[in-house]
Amino acid sequence: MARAARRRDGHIAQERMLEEAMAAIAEKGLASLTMSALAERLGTSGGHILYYFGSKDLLLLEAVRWSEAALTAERRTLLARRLTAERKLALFLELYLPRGPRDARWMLWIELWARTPSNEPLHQAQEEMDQGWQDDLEALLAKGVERGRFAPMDVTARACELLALLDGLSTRVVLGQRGTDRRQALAAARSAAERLVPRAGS
Amino acid sequence: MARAARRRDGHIAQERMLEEAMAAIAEKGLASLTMSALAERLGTSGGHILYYFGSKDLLLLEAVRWSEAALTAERRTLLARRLTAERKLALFLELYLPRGPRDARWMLWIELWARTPSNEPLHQAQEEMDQGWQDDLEALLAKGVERGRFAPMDVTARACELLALLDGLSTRVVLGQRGTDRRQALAAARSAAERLVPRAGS
Amino acid sequence: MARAARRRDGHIAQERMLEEAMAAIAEKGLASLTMSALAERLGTSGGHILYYFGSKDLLLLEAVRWSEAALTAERRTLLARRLTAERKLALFLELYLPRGPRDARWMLWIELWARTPSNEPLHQAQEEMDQGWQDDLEALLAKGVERGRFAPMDVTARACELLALLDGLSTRVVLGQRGTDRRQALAAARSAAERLVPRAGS
Amino acid sequence: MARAARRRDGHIAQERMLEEAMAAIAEKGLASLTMSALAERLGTSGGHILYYFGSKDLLLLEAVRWSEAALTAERRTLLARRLTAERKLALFLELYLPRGPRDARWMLWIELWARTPSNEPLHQAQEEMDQGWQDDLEALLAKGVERGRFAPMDVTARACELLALLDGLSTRVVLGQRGTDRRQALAAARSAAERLVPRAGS
DNA sequence: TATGAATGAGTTTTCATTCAT
DNA sequence: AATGAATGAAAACTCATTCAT
Repeated sequence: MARAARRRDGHIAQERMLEEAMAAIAEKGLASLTMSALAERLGTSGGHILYYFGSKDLLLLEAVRWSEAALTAERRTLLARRLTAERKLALFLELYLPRGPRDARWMLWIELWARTPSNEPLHQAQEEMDQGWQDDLEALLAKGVERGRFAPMDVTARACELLALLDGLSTRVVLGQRGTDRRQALAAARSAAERLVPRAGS
Repeated sequence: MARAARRRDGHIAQERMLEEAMAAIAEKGLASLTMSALAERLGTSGGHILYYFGSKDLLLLEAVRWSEAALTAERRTLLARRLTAERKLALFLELYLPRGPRDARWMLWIELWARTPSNEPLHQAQEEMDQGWQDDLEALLAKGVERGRFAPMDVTARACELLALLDGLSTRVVLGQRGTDRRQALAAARSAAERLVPRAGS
Repeated sequence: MARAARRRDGHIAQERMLEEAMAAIAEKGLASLTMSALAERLGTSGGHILYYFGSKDLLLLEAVRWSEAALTAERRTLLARRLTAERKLALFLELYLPRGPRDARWMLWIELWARTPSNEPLHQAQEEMDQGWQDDLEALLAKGVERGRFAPMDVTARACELLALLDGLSTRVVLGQRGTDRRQALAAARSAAERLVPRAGS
Repeated sequence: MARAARRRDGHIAQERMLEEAMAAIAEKGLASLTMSALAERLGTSGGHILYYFGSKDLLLLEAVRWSEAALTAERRTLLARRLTAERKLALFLELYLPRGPRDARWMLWIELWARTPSNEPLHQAQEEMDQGWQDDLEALLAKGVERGRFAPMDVTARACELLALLDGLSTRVVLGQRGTDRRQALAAARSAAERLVPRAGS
């Protein structure tokens, strides 16, 4: 029991670390996320974080996975809901786009893009997560076609285009470019989605 | 005269530095671009580079501007050519997308995205350059509409969508994601462009 | 009773720890002997080892003593045997020299030499053990003289010289220098011993 | 000129570093020779030492070579002198043995023995230096035989035995064992040398 | 202009040790 | 008796930047 409790504490601690790491990255960027700065935020020691994660790289990798895990669950829930394909697609867009400027998940992603070419495990993780979004979007579109909501299409190509568009819009929102905020990005995404994925019979 | 010559040499040297910096970033990433490594590539001393650029941040900023300048010129030339709007748009897409994986210009951009939030001058520069592409694409589209090649549209919105899409595709190509290469990205860009920017009368 | 049993277990455990510590040092050197690495080898926790030994230094000290204890016993046995002095001396040489390259006992000694100047307890222990060898060798030689096997000599000086020679040869064997192996070292030791400790009447 | 001067300064600095490193090792042992401690002794920064030597390991290696270089020169000089072989051998012993307890060169050697098994460049260096002493001692003995000063012998074997003996005695002197000081060690070395390397006709 | 020696703050990482359970 | 989470003080090493020449 005591053991389990401690273990659980450990897990809680681990999650708190990831959470705080994400917050710190969102606030100041990955470059200035030092182990000791993070330790201070957590009221613990740098050694302790390494004790859990082994290295900074591994901590990063865990943070990415953890940050994506919650969203993956939401995405799965969304796909399972009884909604029209159009509605699902709209919700998908909302789910994908950042909540606002400096959205922690997206800040992390952007930092990661820069590290991906020289960090194979990271690259791997990224591919997997990307594939998850791609697969689910394809499934969503395919079902829409099947149900006669969308006109027949090359779902793989359309999904790829849509996701690329969403990535581009997300970057803008997160980096606060040209005042593109979430609302505008969402509008752009919807408008583009309607053109890229036309409804059946339109 | 000797002084002027040296000045000119200086300029040449400065450009060589930027060129070499870009190449180094493309090869190994910004993280491993150290002043002394760059100095060695150039056969000079770290102190000398700083002598010209003042700081690493400023060197970076110059590299970005320099990398973009050539392309801006090409873009202007393209816009001035006597071509149909459709053709121009197609060439615009080709110009925007990376030449291939690890394209130096794009590697730099991606590294920069991560630094933009904490580096105001960089942010500024980025906005300006983005605006350049946006303005020119809007002009291209507007002319196409005016000439009756494209159906009437909200050019600002369409340009924004197209550029976001291109950014997303570029990221994929540069980072070698899911085996998206330039050819595939170009195809995707064209296909999406046709949907986002329909021809007149279609 | 249960307590006593556990005590005994404790002792057994303690010995296993020392044994494993020696093995680890022989394999990878003292520098890479970390408490947790040792703990893992033993299937226990780092805290537990410290619980027994108090500190790493003390563990080391115990390891040295333990490693020497067995040999001391063998040495005593050897001295007590009914053999000619020449034979005893030959066996003494065999006992002293390392079994082969990376001989655990000798690896430990060599590592310790480097720590001896800054670690008084260690220094003390070393002196005692050295004295043990010196005393017994002196006794062996004295008896040989007494029995008329060896020519009269300054036993202290000869013992000192012999032990110094053996130390030097041992170092070579353990560190694998110039391909000096146990067999060669033994031959050298014997040849030198015959010169340093001439037989009576020769 | 300025350049040469600076270079020369650099060299001086480098040598001062090695000298100070040796002194520090002699005083407190290699274990407590930290880069920053050494930097403080030198009134410079840790970064600067690394700037010269690249890494702590390399600094160590340089220190060893530097420490041995002076002695090698002395040894060569000795061999070239017009002296009887007996006299040369006596001087050889004096040269080899440590000047006193905590003799810097020997402290370094002893520390190195412990690091040699896991540090190939160090091992290499050690073998070379050992070979130097062995070769020269063999030459010395061979010449003594040739000149009829020493009785015929297996010079390689005798040299090896003598050097092993000297190593063992040196360890004792440096570590201050059983109060063996340089004088006593020298006496022991001489006495053993006479037995191991008998004069011709004796 | 150009150099490169010198700096030193800052980084990750390691590890013996403590202590609540 | 035993655990292992937590600590935190080092450690080696990096690198942009400065500055005398």
